Amino acid sequence: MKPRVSIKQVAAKAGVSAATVSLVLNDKGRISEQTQRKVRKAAQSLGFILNKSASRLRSGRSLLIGLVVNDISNPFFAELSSDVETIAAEKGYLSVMANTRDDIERQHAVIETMIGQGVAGLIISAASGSDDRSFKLIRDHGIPYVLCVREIKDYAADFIGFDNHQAGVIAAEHLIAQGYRNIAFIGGMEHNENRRRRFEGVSDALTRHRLTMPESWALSGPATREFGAQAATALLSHHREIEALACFNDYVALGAYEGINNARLTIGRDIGVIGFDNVPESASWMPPLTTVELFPRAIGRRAAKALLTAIDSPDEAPERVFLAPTLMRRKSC
Amino acid sequence: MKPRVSIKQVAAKAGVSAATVSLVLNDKGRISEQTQRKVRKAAQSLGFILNKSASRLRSGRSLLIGLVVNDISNPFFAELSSDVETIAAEKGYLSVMANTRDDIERQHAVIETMIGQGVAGLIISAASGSDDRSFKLIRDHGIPYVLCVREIKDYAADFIGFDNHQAGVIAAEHLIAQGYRNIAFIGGMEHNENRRRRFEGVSDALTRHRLTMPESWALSGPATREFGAQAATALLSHHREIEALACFNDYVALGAYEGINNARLTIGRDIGVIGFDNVPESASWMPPLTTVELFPRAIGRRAAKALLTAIDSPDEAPERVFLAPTLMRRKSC
DNA sequence: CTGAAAGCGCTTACAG
DNA sequence: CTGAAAGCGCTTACAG
Repeated sequence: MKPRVSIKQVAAKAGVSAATVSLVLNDKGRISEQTQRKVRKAAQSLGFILNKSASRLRSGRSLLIGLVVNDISNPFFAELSSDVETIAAEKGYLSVMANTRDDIERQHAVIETMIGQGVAGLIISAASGSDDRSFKLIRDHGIPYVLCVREIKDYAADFIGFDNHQAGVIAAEHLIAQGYRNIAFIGGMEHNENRRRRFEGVSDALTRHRLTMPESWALSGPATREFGAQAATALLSHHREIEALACFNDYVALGAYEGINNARLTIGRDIGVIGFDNVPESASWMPPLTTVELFPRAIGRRAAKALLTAIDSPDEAPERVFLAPTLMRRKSC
Repeated sequence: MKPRVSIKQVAAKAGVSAATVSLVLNDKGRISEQTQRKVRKAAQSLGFILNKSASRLRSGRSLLIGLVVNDISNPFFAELSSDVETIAAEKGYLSVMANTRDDIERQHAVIETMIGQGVAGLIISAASGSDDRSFKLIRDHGIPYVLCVREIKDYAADFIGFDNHQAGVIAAEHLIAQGYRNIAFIGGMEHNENRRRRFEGVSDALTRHRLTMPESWALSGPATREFGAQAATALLSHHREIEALACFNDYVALGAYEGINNARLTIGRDIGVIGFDNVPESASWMPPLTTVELFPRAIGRRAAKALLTAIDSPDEAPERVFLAPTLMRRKSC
């Protein structure tokens, strides 16, 4: 194993002091062009990589940001994280990502680990049922954080999410405009704030048109394809009068497709389906899914920017940002 | 901002020395039960979190592992990373993930950053066209790494991937057994090793059955839905005799569905389609896709274990592991 | 079983 | 424009 190369060997090779090397590498102080060249050349030729642990320890500054999500294997978060990463990288930050699997204990552990690793800030899509414990921990360590996607009662941090109520209204208004009257809602856990808002949006639009949805037509459950299939099947076998299914997200809608096909009904003709998210594949399903588009990349971008701002100016008042959803008209209703 | 709490305040509060606190927190040395309790209580009550930068700097050991992937927004890698993360977490490691977007320069930068952050090891799905430069950098720093998914000529590291040749054989044998004779292959970049192997597997199976595929029936291109649609359309308009499409992955197959539908042919009856991967949604497409299942989670798990082993025993000979693919029979052929 | 002391690789006032 | 020196928060051999 070769000896680690530190700032000292670079200094020796360049014939300057360690302090000068540090100054050059951080573009600080006024170092002459000539010395800079010598130092950079020496660093290059030795394959020197700055030890960030030492740098962080000494300066108290860090170029690490943590992204904590509740489901890393959901493409929605994959897209979101991809944009966080891009924005962060532009400013020289490395983003580290961890998955809580929607488990509060794991979330707490993950946050603690990240603080220990010295993150400069955190972006968090909170696990369901998060209380203030983890966030207090972050605040106590003086670390800025921004919440995203899942709104929780925390007015100390920025929040970047969607206008879910508006999304619900858009979905319902579209179904109503297409002539559907008997509309059901499936998917999403009952205590999920996003589900609650979407559902309320749908209800409000219905009310505005003097329509109602019987309670038994709203089936809450996991936001999965499996649940969508199951819920659609159950609903269609008991309530033949249902004309359209508003589904908590596109995967639930895809499951609903299965249930509808099994009931030998034709999607878009016998029964309408609408989703939320607009995952890329939904354009290729048969029939292509009409859905309310949400923008994970935009969330990722806004959240990253908000965090970088919070890191640079810790005293700005937190803001709550709700991105507008958009209707993506296709063939399922 | 509250004063940072360090091992010293914990020591003061517990009435012991900093050394003792360190020993307790790391479960080292023989510290009396009583002292341990005092220390832990003090740490707890002060909300102490060990500064990993300092610990890493001093001990040279780190509990960080880096995962470098070429496309973070591909669900395949989302699943893979999810399992890496789980295995790593079991041993107390935090995994950090970064995306190279299949760009060698970015890959180099990302690896350099990760080394600077002090990772204990790296898991890498290499960007296309990777040369040895980045890997040499890793080796020079004495850091263990394992390669996955994309095989490259590097015999210094473990490799965990799929048996792509076998996957190709399975796909072709299935198509042939179903009575298809005129088989085309679409998708995947020409220089992509996985594509080359899958294609060879298909060719070999064909040859074994005294069949051939004209060169013009093999269309290489991005592994995307868009390309799949485009390739299927092109192929079907020029070569009506084609009976089945072997697609580089499920997304390409989904695109092929579109092309086939546009050509007013019926998938599974007029023309067969087979994919690779078995992404979760492919079961719900119309018709459900027959595909060769690969196992990203298994790759993630094996790679993480291999890396942890390499970290603990740096001198073991590297191994190359090829996981077996499996046929998932559905309705598309 | 526990403490005093050295040192990991940086950064940063300070002096010149 | 550059260097000498202190110190960030830990860990660890050594002594007792």
